[in-house]
Amino acid sequence: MTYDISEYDRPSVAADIVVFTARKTSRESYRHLSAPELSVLLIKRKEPPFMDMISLPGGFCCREETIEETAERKLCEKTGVSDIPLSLLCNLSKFGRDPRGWIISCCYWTIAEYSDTVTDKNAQWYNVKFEEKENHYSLVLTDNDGNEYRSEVMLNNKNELYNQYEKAYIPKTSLAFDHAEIIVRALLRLRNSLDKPFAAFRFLPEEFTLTELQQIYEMILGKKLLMANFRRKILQYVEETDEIERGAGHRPSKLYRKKNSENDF
Amino acid sequence: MTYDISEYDRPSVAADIVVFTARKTSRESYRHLSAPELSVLLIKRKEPPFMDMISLPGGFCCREETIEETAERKLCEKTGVSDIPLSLLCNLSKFGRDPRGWIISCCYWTIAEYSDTVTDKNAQWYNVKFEEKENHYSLVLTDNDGNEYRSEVMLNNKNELYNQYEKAYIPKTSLAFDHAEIIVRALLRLRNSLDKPFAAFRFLPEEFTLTELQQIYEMILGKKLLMANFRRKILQYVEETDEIERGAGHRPSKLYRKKNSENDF
DNA sequence: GCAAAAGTGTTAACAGTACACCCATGT
DNA sequence: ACATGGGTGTACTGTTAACACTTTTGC
Repeated sequence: MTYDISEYDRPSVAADIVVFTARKTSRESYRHLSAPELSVLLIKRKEPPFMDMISLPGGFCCREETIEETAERKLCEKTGVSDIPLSLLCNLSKFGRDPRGWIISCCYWTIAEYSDTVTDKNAQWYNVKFEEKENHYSLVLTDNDGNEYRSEVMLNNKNELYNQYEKAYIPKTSLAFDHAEIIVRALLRLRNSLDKPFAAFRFLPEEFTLTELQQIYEMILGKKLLMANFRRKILQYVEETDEIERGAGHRPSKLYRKKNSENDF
Repeated sequence: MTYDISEYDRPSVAADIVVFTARKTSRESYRHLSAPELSVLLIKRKEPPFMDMISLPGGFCCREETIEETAERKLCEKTGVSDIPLSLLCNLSKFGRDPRGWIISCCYWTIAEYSDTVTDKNAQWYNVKFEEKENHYSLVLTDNDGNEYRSEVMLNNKNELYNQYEKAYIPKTSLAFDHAEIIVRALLRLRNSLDKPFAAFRFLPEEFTLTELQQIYEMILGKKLLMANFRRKILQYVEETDEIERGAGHRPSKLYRKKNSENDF
């Protein structure tokens, strides 16, 4: 009964990464604040399968690296971003999910502070609109030219996510493979991570105003929060700096930084 | 740049499963309740590598199944237990973790109601003693004959778990491969899952007393809870039945069942 | 001055903690 | 009767939610 690894068929193993960031919209006037918009990093595919469709960044694993290291390296190649912690999201392994053959995807998610330094010319940040409908999730991605990519992802009776059109090699979503499903899973995970503010911090620079932090929460939860209550709740996790943010047509605000704690993420 | 899956080296992919259960200890007297003990399902290996050591149940993936299906099937083969939801725990993929070659492990964890029907003669429930020390975790497993298997698992500075002896093919823990590390990760996950009682329910039959449920909490958290407070907190998740449990030398207790809710796990 | 956002204070409802007390049972 | 666990009440404390109010700025 000894397992001889050469005897059996083996899958290719890929790592796919969902990277979120927050991009500021332009200000309405000198008075108004700009709201951040949730964005996700996607690649326009330039090779088959799913040529010219958008997909998550990722790549195939090799024995010199762990899966996480492959994911980190691929992410760095596309965006120049490194040294950010990845969290495991799910493994997708249904045969047929990739027309090239038996390919398992290990999916990770993370948050990066926004910067324009996307180093791959086919990579780009897409704005995310996400809504929970009666019996499915609706996902709308918008590129920098305003093109919209819509996907619907449904829940089955086991409360697992599946792609409505999973039997087809070419999905009716606007994303390659089962990547719409992966993004929806990541969005749900992101929402659930907000009971502690450690994920929210990662959208922002070292120093930030409490309003900026609150806007991150509002962006992810899709609803307004009351300032007074938000401040009280969050104060235990942050500390004041000596800095002040000026320049808007209203009272300037103190800058805060996250308090050191043993267990950030 | 098209990926030809035959061109690259591919790993073997295995699924390993951490199954927890609660076994009742014998009663001290007719008056006393019996406390449950946390146990985990392990297999005595009868083939190399790590012959005669204990290891998690698991098996290799094939293209006819998803990884989760492989895990469910293997679990059913060893224990007869089926239809229990598995949760993804981690992927371990460091080259060298398995002396047979490049083998990735996708690790899942779950909870089963206790029964003696372990169908594989080398499979057995092991009692778990788990302690957080200064800079590592200490794990002691005890088999039905009272033999103890001790392992120490450490934390590195990135707050990830790693095996103290990871460079050696034959670990100095009493478990095969990196399975001590996997069990520790599952124990931590189990502890963190208790803010809602859905995991705790799965240790118990359909109908249970609130004291039994509280004992599950105490078993996992490793500390006593106050009955009055526990009852108040848990009441929102359970409903009374008409049944009563009798037979002990004290006031009989009502049986409860979990309340139906949309999102159990 | 004014609009916008920064920031504080107050209240009531609610949840969590600790502890005291009574109830029902098998031997 | 009595030890043991089942079960309730209560007083205290901390957290959350809603809303009213004051402060500070750029134009």
